[in-house]
Amino acid sequence: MTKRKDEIYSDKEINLSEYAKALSHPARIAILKHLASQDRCICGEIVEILPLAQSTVSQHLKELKKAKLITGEIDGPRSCYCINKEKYIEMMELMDSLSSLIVKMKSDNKKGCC
Amino acid sequence: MTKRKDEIYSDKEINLSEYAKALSHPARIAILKHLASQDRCICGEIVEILPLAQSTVSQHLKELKKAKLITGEIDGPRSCYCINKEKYIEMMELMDSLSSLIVKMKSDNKKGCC
DNA sequence: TCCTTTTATCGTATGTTTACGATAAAAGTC
DNA sequence: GACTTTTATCGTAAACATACGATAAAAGGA
Repeated sequence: MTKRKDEIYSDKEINLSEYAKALSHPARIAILKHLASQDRCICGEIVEILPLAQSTVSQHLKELKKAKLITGEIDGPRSCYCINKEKYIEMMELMDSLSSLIVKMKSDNKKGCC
Repeated sequence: MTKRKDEIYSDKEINLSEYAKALSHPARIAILKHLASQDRCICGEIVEILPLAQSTVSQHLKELKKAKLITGEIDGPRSCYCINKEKYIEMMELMDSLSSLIVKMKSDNKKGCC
């Protein structure tokens, strides 16, 4: 790459793309769903519900943490994770602002456009 | 990978992850925004607004088309693209259904959880 | 102190993504 | 038919993602 992304794209575009990347693997969506149903849970619990190695699950958790969609805290020998609701809401606002541009469009492109 | 994704994850999880992957690059978000503002446009127009090679833009358009978020039609020597509103709405419904699980959560995780 | 449990990180293999330039293909114009 | 315009595809290099097993590290219990 010859230019940095932040020279090319707006902050909003970059932020939304980073949130989207966090959701771009079904394992990470499954993790979010589980966390939503449990409020919080430890890594081992997620390892049990997914047919993935513990190291792989840990890697996915790291990705979600990097995107700030979850928080993680050490709790004795365990690690306790939960959803960062605020960031999740921020992501949805970015999604919705792109969405509103699209939903507002006049055209009714049922089959193609041109 | 030892198991196929569709043996592990639900259809909804896979669909949402595929839509999210399509949004996981800022260039593709910029393309969607441009298409939303123009209703339709040809590939060359997008090449002009992004500092990327024509072949790279074409590749991003292909990704968006693969995710069905845009449609493309040949129009003489040109290619005309526009947003597939229906699929976009489907994506937002999947986002919202994950979202509603999270927003409904009782806990107020301002700083961590455990 | 040693053992167990739990999780993160390392090393690594394999596959995917992203970028580019070069080229091919499709269609209109001269 | 030759030339131009426009776009897709090919080839390729570099970077990133995803999976695993092995290992390290942190903390509690015997």
